[in-house]
Amino acid sequence: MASTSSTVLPAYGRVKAFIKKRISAGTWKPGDPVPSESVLMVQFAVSRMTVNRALRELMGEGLVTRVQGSGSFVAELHRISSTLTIRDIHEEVVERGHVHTVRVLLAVAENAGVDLAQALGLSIDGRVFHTQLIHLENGVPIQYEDRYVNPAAAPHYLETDFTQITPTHHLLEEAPLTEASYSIEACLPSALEARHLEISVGEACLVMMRRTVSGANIASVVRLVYPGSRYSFAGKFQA
Amino acid sequence: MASTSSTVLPAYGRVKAFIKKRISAGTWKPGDPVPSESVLMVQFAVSRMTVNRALRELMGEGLVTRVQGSGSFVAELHRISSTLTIRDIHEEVVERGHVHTVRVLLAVAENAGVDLAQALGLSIDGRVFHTQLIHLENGVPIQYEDRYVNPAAAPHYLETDFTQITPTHHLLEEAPLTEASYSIEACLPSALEARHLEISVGEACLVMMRRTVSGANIASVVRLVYPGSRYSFAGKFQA
DNA sequence: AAATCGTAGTTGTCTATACAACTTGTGTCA
DNA sequence: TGACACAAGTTGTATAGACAACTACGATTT
Repeated sequence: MASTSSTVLPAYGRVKAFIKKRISAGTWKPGDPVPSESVLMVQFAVSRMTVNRALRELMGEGLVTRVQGSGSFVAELHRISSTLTIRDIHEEVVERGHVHTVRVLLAVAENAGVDLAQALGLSIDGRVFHTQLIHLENGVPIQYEDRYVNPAAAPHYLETDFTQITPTHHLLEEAPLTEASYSIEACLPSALEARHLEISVGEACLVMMRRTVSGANIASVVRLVYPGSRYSFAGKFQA
Repeated sequence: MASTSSTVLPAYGRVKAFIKKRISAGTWKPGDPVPSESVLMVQFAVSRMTVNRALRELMGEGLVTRVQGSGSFVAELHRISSTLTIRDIHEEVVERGHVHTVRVLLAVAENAGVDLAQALGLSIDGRVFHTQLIHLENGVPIQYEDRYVNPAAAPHYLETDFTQITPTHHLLEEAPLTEASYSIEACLPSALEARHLEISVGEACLVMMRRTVSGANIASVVRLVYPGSRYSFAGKFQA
């Protein structure tokens, strides 16, 4: 990451760059040993702490494996890890220079069914907030958001004006995030979803299911439906 | 990450845990200042380097923002970042305890069209390797793989027995990865893809497009089609 | 041959100190 | 009032040294 700077690299950066170069050039293959801290220390005429930082950061980046007592090795790179960032859709749209608007279809408190109560960790059949929104980019629907919120995690959820503040944004402020899990799949929209998204029922959609945890509470369970023709997740990986 | 250990945490880990706890409990909100290194140093009776490491790692985890000359602050967490790991499908299937098999539909060298030559950074209309495979899990098709490979990056690509070694695996060994970009979208399969995947043309599919770079070469461009009913990408985020 | 021990080498952590680079606010001077 | 200089506080980097924890390997003993 620091390899593009025009200014001189700090010492630990030079050590990192040296190692990265050899790994990405294939000079050192996965499983090969990386020179020990003491060797690099002499080679670069720096202190051991500096070399240690370089190697520790490379381990954090997944390029190197370190084994106490044994040594450092080029990591087996049979996986491509990339950071998938899930952002507030409002920001995302605005950043593209477009206009983000919202249609509120539903915003109520209702009795959770048994299944839902369980999914949110509520007492049997407790109350739950339920919202359904359509997010539009320049007037075109790009996301159908069907969300259940645990009142214990965000008691003022329903007071929000969702045309001004997205549920995601409100929740991140109200209920600090401690954990989230998601899955992305493809499927066809329901008739209702298709109508609201202004697409045909035969058009493939990306569906993201997400469950967020805040402290001891399961804060929210949400289903996001994106028309396949109007949205994709993209990302990048750099060694 | 180290917060689950049963053994005592190292000093920098204790400092991290202290700060993480206050962030995830909402005691410190986004934008709030985090105590300075010198304050934490006194509070925990550790050296500044130790506190520095704690804060530096928290910054790496995206929980804290640091500004030289100013201070450390709780990061604005309006995005949920999670590492999406793209793995070799062979490993993935085997790890589920299932059997992975491959049908080779095509494995040839051909003349690249102008568009493709440009996409791979080849001289106009050079040669290119082209493979089409079906990956099956316990006999059920789960991925259609249509791949173009730059001969300059992996000259021995076609000599591989793709029923034994996946293209991904071969390429990771042959052409060390320096960069990759991908996009995930939903769409309907072509008639050909549907037939090979043994699904109807009306079934939504996840499609991943991926472009990998190795050193100076664009190594490979691949289109992966997954039946929506048989595959999803899942991930997790932890503060 | 098998089990044990010891030692050299490696990484993990921590300290106390130092200087550099940057930010922010305050006070001075024009 | 505005521009500038300065000082205090903060983070960024780097050092030399120390001890702990662990691994791998050879030598010794059983």
